[in-house]
Amino acid sequence: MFSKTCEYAIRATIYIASESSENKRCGIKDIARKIESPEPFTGKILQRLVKSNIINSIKGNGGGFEIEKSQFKLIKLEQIVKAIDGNDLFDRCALGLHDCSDRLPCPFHHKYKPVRENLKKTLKETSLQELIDTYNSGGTFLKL
Amino acid sequence: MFSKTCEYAIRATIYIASESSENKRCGIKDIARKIESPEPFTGKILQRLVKSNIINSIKGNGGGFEIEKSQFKLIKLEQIVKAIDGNDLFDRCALGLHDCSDRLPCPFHHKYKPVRENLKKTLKETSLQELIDTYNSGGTFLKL
DNA sequence: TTCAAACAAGACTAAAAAGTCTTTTATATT
DNA sequence: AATATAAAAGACTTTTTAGTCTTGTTTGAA
Repeated sequence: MFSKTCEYAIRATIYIASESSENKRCGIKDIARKIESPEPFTGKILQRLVKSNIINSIKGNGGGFEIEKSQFKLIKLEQIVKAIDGNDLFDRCALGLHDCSDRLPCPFHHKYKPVRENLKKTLKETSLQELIDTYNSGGTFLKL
Repeated sequence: MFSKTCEYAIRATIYIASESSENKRCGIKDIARKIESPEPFTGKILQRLVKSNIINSIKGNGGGFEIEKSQFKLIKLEQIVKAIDGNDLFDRCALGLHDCSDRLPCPFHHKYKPVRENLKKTLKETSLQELIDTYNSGGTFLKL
């Protein structure tokens, strides 16, 4: 479904938001440990999230990553997935045809479309706030 | 969603079934041309479909690939996807956690589950027969 | 102002997926 | 039996994704 890079990105974003909800910044080392991801690779992914304006980074002593609390409800899973994996999941034909559409459909198109719409809707409607709520209350987890 | 290998596999299976519905066998060259896939790679994929008992192969002069018409309704998209891509799409956690479950869920679990169930249901219920029906009648296409 | 903490950037390496090539095996036809 | 046709098998190459390493830049605090 998502690439591994995207999986790490989502887990990292949730952890950063969870820390930010307590007004704490977190560093790469801390994040990598908490979400059990390879540290240098996690750094790379965080850079991309910063460039996509999903998280903020503060350099230097006392720095780290954070997300403004006011953004929690506005940031949707959709944004993270698009920032890391691009639009393939949202618009690629299930059978790989370039011009598959309602007008010129592949044999699976009509059956696949509602599934994809369902997925898109879910990604569009799921906010970072919802994700951290269950995490902060200890009902969900981020470790392997 | 599916790997490119799996996309080719599904397209190839549909084409073979479509030919078989007219009692015609088809060879690798023919298949690769009709579904616009790389010929040697297509050969590899067909081998895997044969081993998974989804298609039959007949070696030698006059040989090729075919599917018994009686199988069209019994072969489901699910089988092809599992044969080529394995079970990841069916049971992997969206965030990559190993032990994600209803009891020990990741933060996205409860929202993702219905999406995945919807996908699984669709793959389980879509038969090769349905796929070739629209293709044979010219309403759907297999080319890029 | 120097030092250490922390992220940024880019080159590099490893592993997996995608794709190719060559040789072998099977079989129908002549 | 010889030949041509067609798939099987396995080694090989290329591309993409995943992951590492080194060097540079920023910044707060002693």
